[in-house]
Amino acid sequence: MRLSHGFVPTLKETPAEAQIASHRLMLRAGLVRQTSAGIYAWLPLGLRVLRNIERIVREEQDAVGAQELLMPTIQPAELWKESGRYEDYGKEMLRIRDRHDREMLYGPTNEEMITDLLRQSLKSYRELPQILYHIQWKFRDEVRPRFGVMRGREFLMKDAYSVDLDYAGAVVSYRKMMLAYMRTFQRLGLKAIPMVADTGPIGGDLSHEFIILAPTGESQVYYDAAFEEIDYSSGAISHESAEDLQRFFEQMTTHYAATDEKHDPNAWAEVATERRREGRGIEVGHIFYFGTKYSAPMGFKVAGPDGKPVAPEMGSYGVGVSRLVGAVIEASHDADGIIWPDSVAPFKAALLNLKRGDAACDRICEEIYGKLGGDVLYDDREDRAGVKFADADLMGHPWQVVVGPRGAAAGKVELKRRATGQREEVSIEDALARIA
RNA sequence: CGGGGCGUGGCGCAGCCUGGUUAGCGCGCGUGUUUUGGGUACACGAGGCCGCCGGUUCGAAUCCGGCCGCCCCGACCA
Repeated sequence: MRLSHGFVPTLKETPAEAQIASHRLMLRAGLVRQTSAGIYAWLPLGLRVLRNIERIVREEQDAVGAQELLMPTIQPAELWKESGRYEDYGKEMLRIRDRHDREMLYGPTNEEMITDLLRQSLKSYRELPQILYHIQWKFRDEVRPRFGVMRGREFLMKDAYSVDLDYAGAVVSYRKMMLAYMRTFQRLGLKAIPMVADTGPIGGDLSHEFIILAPTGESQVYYDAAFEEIDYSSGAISHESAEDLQRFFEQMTTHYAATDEKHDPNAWAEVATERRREGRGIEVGHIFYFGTKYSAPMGFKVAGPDGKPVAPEMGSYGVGVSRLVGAVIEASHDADGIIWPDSVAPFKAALLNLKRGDAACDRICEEIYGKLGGDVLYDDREDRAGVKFADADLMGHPWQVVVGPRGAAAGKVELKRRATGQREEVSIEDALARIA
């Protein structure tokens, strides 16, 4: 993208409404614009980041055998009346009537809908297990949206639903999702820790919140440093091996980890002092097993091995995709702007032409731009060098290729790594090789 | 949902208390000169029915009433 004709409205000053770093930076770097309280338009740069995160989430879901589908945002109220949640959900649910005065709603989640879809077609235990997911916009009419995209009313969420014949199967599905989540967050450059969450009336121990560490997180968290040594990368654990999954799950759940509301000082005291870690955390995912909470009331049954109908055991698994954009920034920024991890950056590099009109600068920039094309944001604006440096730092591309008349004459460019601030003078070929 | 605050060019703000004729400042934007590796300097210029509706008054950004929007603290949430 050529910045001179790109729609990337950066701001020098911070809009008054933005309180936290990620919100400020998303507005300043031209990623999003608010259109109503808690509702945002994703501008080109922000959308690229959102798509990158979505892609990683999708790849890791697929990797453990989940299947993608896409359910609508608008749902009929009847389904929610069947589960009893139409009344329970309260004002957070955005209720709508169509022209025929039919009661509809903008989905805040999809348990009812997926259950309806599944009950229509799944008739035998032999078709189980199933894990289905979709990445779709949700709406929850929060009383008080805040923190920009981190706590909006409209948000993009990946929600998956597992269906198993029995509890043992549900446990396996649950562990697969936990594995997919850890890999997802790792690829996003985040340190995520699963922390035990409330199971409410369901009971048991199959509910975890995934908390990522960021100085501006909303809750205080405590965990054992042993988490940092667990290897759950692809290859280390097979999602098809129940034994691997069990070993992984035990590793993830035996060490101490809790948010402040579930913090147990006695258990904490048993963690070796040098392994105790504390910090602030942001919830970016939640997985839980809910048994037959929806299958039973909604009449979702399959024939069991003995031919008798059984309500399947289910679970649901959410990742706040749009929230993650903010969360990544919270976890990775400095006074000058965003520092994108390579995996989610809108562009791999910014190409700064410090002197437009200088034959050598123009030629080198065009050559690099021609080779990197869509992966680079070419700052070809007629601005001063300082403006370009500041905007590049603000937008946070992992690399900056600085082409100035000084080096250009000798065929050299300067390569700067945003995360470390390190710069070095290299040849065009080296710069291209390093970035690609 | 309780408590507080704010709506004035694209952004950040002043003016309002103590109504008065061309509504101001910084940034940004346009043109020209200048500068040329970390938001350059100067000049000229464009851009606002002062959130909306109603009221008081000779006169309302300013006073009064209602409405809408947005933000902050708390309770609640992926």
